[in-house]
This record gives sequence, C-alpha cells and structure tokens, in this order.
Amino acid sequence: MSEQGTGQQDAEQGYDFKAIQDRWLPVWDELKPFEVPVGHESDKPRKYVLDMFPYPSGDLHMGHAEAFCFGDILARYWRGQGHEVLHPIGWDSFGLPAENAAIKRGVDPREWTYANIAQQKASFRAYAPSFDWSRVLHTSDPEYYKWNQWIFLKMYEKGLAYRKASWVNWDPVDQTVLANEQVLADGTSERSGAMVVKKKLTQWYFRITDYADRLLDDLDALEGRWPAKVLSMQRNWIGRSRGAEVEFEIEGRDARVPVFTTRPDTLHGATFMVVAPDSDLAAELAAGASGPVRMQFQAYLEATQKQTEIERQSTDREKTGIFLDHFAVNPVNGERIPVWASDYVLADYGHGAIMAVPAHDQRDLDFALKFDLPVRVVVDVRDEEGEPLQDPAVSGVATSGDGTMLNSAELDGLGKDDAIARAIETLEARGTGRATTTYRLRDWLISRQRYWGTPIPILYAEDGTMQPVAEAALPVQLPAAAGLDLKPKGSSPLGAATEWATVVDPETGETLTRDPDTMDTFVDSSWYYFRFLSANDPTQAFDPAEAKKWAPVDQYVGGVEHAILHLLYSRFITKVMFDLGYIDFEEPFVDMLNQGMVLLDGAKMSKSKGNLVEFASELEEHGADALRVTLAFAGPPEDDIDWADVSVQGSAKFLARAWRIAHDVEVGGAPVGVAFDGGDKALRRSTHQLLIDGPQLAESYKFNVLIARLMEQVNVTRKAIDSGCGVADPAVRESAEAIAVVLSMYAPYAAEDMWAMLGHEPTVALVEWPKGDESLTVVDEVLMIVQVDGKVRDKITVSASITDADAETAARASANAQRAIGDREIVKVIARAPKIVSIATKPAA
RNA sequence: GCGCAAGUGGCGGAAUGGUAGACGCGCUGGCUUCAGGUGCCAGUGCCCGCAAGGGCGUGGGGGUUCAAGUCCCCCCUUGCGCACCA
Repeated sequence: MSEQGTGQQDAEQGYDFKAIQDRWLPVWDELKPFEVPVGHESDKPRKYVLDMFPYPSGDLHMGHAEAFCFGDILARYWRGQGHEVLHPIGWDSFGLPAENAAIKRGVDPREWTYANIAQQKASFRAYAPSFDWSRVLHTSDPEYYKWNQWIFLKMYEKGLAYRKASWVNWDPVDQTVLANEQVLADGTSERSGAMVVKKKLTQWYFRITDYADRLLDDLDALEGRWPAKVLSMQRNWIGRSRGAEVEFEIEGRDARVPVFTTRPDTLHGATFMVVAPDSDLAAELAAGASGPVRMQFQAYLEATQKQTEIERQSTDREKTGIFLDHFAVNPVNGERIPVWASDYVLADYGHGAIMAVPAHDQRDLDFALKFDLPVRVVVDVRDEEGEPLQDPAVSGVATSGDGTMLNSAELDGLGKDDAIARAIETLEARGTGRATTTYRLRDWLISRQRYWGTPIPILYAEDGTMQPVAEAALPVQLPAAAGLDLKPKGSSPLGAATEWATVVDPETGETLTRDPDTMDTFVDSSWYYFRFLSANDPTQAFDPAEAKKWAPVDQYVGGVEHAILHLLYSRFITKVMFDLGYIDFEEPFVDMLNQGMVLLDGAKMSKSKGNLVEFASELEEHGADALRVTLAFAGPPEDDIDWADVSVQGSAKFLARAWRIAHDVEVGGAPVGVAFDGGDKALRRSTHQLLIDGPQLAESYKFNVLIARLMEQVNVTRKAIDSGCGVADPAVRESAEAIAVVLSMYAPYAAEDMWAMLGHEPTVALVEWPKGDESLTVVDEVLMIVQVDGKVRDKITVSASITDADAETAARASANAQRAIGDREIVKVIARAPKIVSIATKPAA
C-alpha cells in the first residue's frame, strides 16, 4: 500500500485536506474496516456505540455534524482501546414530513424519503463516521416495519395493545391524533405547531402505564450514567404520586365516588367536592340536577372545551365553576358537602374528582373564597419562629406545610406523616378508602390517521369484532401512494384504498376490513437498536443470541429533545422484550451523552431567519477533519456551540502542524520499527503522559481537553524537531505515531495520512493505542510552591523524591519566603512534598 | 410558583482542596516570505513599578481550612425542565 503514502506529496505543497480525503476514501471503501459481520466471533471485549438515527428531511445539517462527531469519537476511541465496536447507522424514515412534502409537491413519499436518504448517505461518506454500513436499516422498508407489526401483535396477545374510546389530542392541521408526549407545554403540536384540540375517538393504545413503576424506579440505576436533566424530565413525566383513594357517598346515587388525594390526613377539612366538568360523573350529576343548573352546566362545559390549553393552564386565572345541585357525604365525619364542577380539576387525572380542603390547598382556597364556601383549618402549621400562621380564610394563603392535626377527631395531635398513615388505616378499616398511587403518565396512543407509517395489523369483521393478522401474513404492506389522496381529512388515507383494505378470510370466506390507521413513528424508533443486531435477518426481529452478545447499547449519543418521547418509549419496549423473554436486561442504553446545539450568534439556526451555517458548504470549504476537530474542541460536548465563537481555521492550522510532524519524520526521521528506548527523555515523558491521561479524558467526554493535550504534544514535538533533540531522534517518531493514533478519533483522514507517512499500512482506525509507560513519566526535579499565609511567595526546584522535612527546610531557606515572613512568628508549616510547602504566621509577640 | 444546571480574561474554555486562566481564538510587536488572508518567534487577567517585586482577581456576602473557582450557609443573575396533577 506504499503507493498510497505521500512520497509524491512534497513539503512545499503541505497539508491538503482535499487530496487527503480523495486519497483515503477509496481505500476505506475497499477495506470496510468498520464492518462487524453478524455472528463474527472475537476475543475482544465488545462495545455497542449508537447515535440516534437521523430523520431524512433534506441533507445533513450542523446538528447532525455535532452529534455524529461525538458518537464517532467514542466509537473510534473504543476501537483504539482494543474493543470490537458495533457502530451502525440507519434512518428513521417514516413520518409526516415526507407525507407533507409529498402533498405539497405531488411526489410519492417514498421517492422523497429515499432520495433524501441517498443524499445523507453521500454526506456521511465524506464526513466519515466509522459506521458499519452492512447493517443499514430504514424503518420505512417492509423488512423493517414487518417487525413493528410483529411487536404490535405480541403486545396485543399480552393485552398491552388495546383499543378504547377516549378524549384525544387532535392536531387540526395534520388532521391526526397525537400522543400526550407530542403536545408541547403551550398546547401546540410539536410537529405542526397548531393548537391541539380534544376529540373523542376510538384509538389504539400501548399500556405503558402498567410499566410506570418500573420505568420510574429503574431510573435510579442510570444515575451518573445518563444526564441528570433527562432523568429528572422522565421522573417528572411519569409523575408518580402516592396517596389515598377516598370514597364519598353522593346523596341520591348508589355507587360511591372515589377521589384521589395525597393528603388523606386533611380529610376532616374537606368542605366541598369538585368534579371535572368534562368527566362522566359531572355529566351524570348535572343530568340529575334542576333545569337551570343543567343549562348552566352545559354552557360551562362548552366554555371549558373551547379553551385553549394555554388559557386552561394559566395559573393565576380566576376560578370558575358550577354548583351541581348535589351533596356528598364526608366519610370521616358524615358531613354534607356540596359538589361543584370546575375546570381546575382534570378529568383524566386520578378519578376526575377531588375532595377540596381549602385551608391547606391553594387552589381549593381560591375556589372557596370565590364561591364563599367554608374553610376549616385542620393542620396547625407554624412559621420559622414557631408562631401560628394566619387563618387561610383571612390571609388567602393556604397552609400546605407540616404541622399538628386539629379538628380531626382521632388524628388530633399527630404530625403529617403519622396522620396520613393513621387516616389510611381508618379508611381501610371502614372500607371507604385505601392507599393508592396515581401517575401523570398516560397510556401511549399509537394510532395515526396518516399514510406514511406502519399499517396496524388488525382486521375487522362486519360485526366489528377484530382479529389480528396472522404472523405468517406479515408484513401488511403499505399500498402504493399512487391514486390515494394523502391530504389530511381526519381519517386515514388507507381506508380509501379499497382493494388493500378489503381482505377475504381464506378459511371462512368472510370479508374483513383492515384497520386503516398507521402507527406512531415512535414505535419504529423504540426498538431499532435491536434490529441493528440482525439487520438483514428475514426470520426474526432480532436474534436473542446477538442481543446477548451486543446489547444493551453501551453508549448512546443524541439530542436532549428526545429526553421524554423516544427514550421513555424505548425503555418501555425494552422492558416488554424482557418480559417476553427475548432479552436478559431491562434498560436499553447504559450510558448516554446529550450533545448541545450548534447556534449562530446566540440563536438556533434556521433557514427562515437566515442564520444558517450549511453543513455541506463547511464540509466543502474546510473538510471533514477540521469540522470535526472544531466541534470537539469548542467545549464540553453537552454545551451549546456558537459557530460565531469557533475557528475552523484554527483547527485546520492544528491539523496542518500535526501532519507536518509526520511529514518531517517521513523525510528525515528514525526508521519505522526503531526502538524508542534511547529517545529523548523529555519528549518521551510527554508522549507517555498523553497516552496515560487520554483514556480518562475520553471516557469522561472531555474531548476538548484531550484535543488541547494533543495540541501541546504537537507543540513540544515541533520544538524537539526544530530546537531540541532533532527529527532523527526515535522519540520524535514515537510521538508522531502516538499523535496519529490518538488524533484518529477526531480527524480520521489526517491521521490516516500521517500513519502512512510514518510507514504503516492502513488503517490507523484499527490500531490500538500504544500503552503509556508510567516509568517514563517520572521526573527527577519538580517546581515546588512555597506559600506564606496562603500566598505564593516562591517556586523552587527540588528533587521529586524530597521528604516533607527537607521540603520544609528548603522552603524556610527561600529568600522570598523569608522576606514575606519578615519578623512574624511561624505558627505552622504544612509540607506536601514535593508539591507545596505552606507556612502560616502570626504577628510577633 | 416548584425543581435542576450553570456563572472564571476581549471570546470559547482548562483546573483529584495545593502555581487560577491549560489549550485555542483574537490582539500587540518582531522575523521570514513578500501578492500575501501562509509560516515562525515573543508578549497578552487587571492595577502600581524601569526592574526586582507588590496589590487585586473565578456573580455578591458570610463561613470552614495552613490553603477555596472547588466544601458549607445566604443572596443575585442566566439557562433549562415542570406547572391548577389534587
């Protein structure tokens, strides 16, 4: 392969990234160094390094460049540490953008999607992440989505996939339902940006709430391995809340009404009940009320439903409500309390009804004061000085803290925790309540009324009974888009594909109709990391034996925007796979890195705002290596990078300096294979310190610091060549080789070219890091700090093996130190040889 | 409102309780080349000083310690997340 070397590249020409890229791309295409064939056996330890796979909307952008840069650094790092690394790539290629583009331009979503994929593949090739291209997958391939359907059927069998009628989030622009997770905090759709409305529809759900406790509790084991932010967001989202269910009788109604409360201790202070206006209970109670109340309620319900999410969520809104003309009975004291409907109670949380304790809950208090309802204090809450807080009815401030119970019969005198425990005991003994837990997490709504997704493998008979498609009949392929009207119209376009939708049961001859909806594309991405393990296997979703070998993913890299959706769903599906016995672990991603965003002038880049840095043009102008070094050197990977603050030129300059060292060695250095033993000590020390420190820096994601160390190494090597030991010293070759190997995780092209100039065969990407030798890093003499009263007064050169006593003597002898001490009295001397001696003084007596 | 991060030169950022500002960008001066926007050398936290040296300095205020950017308490600011969830 020597003709691939750079003998023909003369010194005048220097570092030329274009020539280098052109030289090595074909070689790598030939070598396929990162392919790990399925079933391949190796003695090496394994690492599964995965980037969140991209959505193929247009070409790659700077965000991709950053994310895939960090993932690739880690993949290449682990190869350098002697691991066999699986680093696959695929495309999350189902979804609305393809469909919307198709509608807008009249092209087939397939064409649009696969054209974009081809473009991204081409960009990736130049950018050169070390992907295993033999395992590529696209979720829109029938070979892939067949297994979505298989998972759906498995879940259906287990009762984890079910259909129900419910109020759902409806996106009026995309004309489809959305999962709770796809509705942003301001009530708009994360996709279309439209204000989401509520609609009652029968839809398919995955029973993720069955897994709420496991999804929450298992987060503890990810502490320190996942970003704290993601863990907290997931905990928030699951929103477990422990408390009690309390049953209230309602006069004139047979069945008791359960309410959920986290404060059963305050039950004696419950002076009214509030139900959600859009709950079944409210409708029922209103129906049994007087005519005027019925009309008022109807108007109130309509007003509630018309409200946008923003209006409804505004916290400092006046309370509104309607008295429902009914009374409930407080189970602990038999008191008659009025039942109201108000929109501050949510229909889909708890039981859609609450016991209102206005003295100790601000919302209830606001409501009580507005409608003149009684407020009864049952907890004696004190301030920091131990003074009782003002009566909430007067102050308007509910006292929600801990305190001593009063006005609460047998609970009187107890503290909060004891009172809660006691209250629950009492309720359970009387059969009017029990300890219980509720969650904010809702079941995962997976039906979508759109075309470009996985068909739901369910058939309906004429009488409406459903039957799953037989596993052998999978995949249920999407019909061709041609001839279908893909415009959103509230029902799936697939329903109109009559030929596709109608199936005759071969056994019974019965005519069946296919479910016309497609699955949420988050189903696709919730298990793709398994598919990579058996990407081309037509017989199974993935091979459990391969999963045992490779999974879970050791290192996951991606944006924090998926902190809830994708990661929660993936964790859920992984647990389902565990329960089904296909895998022996319950968490899919062992370690996770969230890269920051790439900004321009402090703002998110956007084409419409005109502040865009184009990945393609940067790649063209500076090359992949300089781009990658720039991204990695800019700062910690979790931080945002402002493109206005970085210098791609600076990175290119560094690469050229590194490259020139290898070039100098090629021209006048020690021969390849030379023993490094006799080489320059100082340079060798630096080289080996780099090799020793490198791993801990890389493994703690301090890629920027490791590049700084590489720069220092290049600088000291330059100095050694020009004004030190000279280029022919073996230590220079040793340093150059170490630089090439370490640099290869950041700048694969430059490193490969250096490696060739240094007389080695490709590819440097598979070369293990030379071992750093601790014995070469010991120094004879060090600079010792002498402090007097905490201030540095001198720096003296001492033997590295100096004793504490000798260090103290040397420090006391320092003229600078003596001057600082003056006539003060030394009270204490702390010696930490050979680093520092600290002298503490006080004024002379 | 609740919760979680983070505040270090002109800028991006380094610093197991032990020399604050590594490395780089930018800037200043010089050399080389000279068409140079290349390359090389030196300098670059602020203030006083010719220098030696000294004073100040990691958002603010206290504290622990021989020693604090780092640990503890209070406050301020910014960013992010959640938010009528009973």
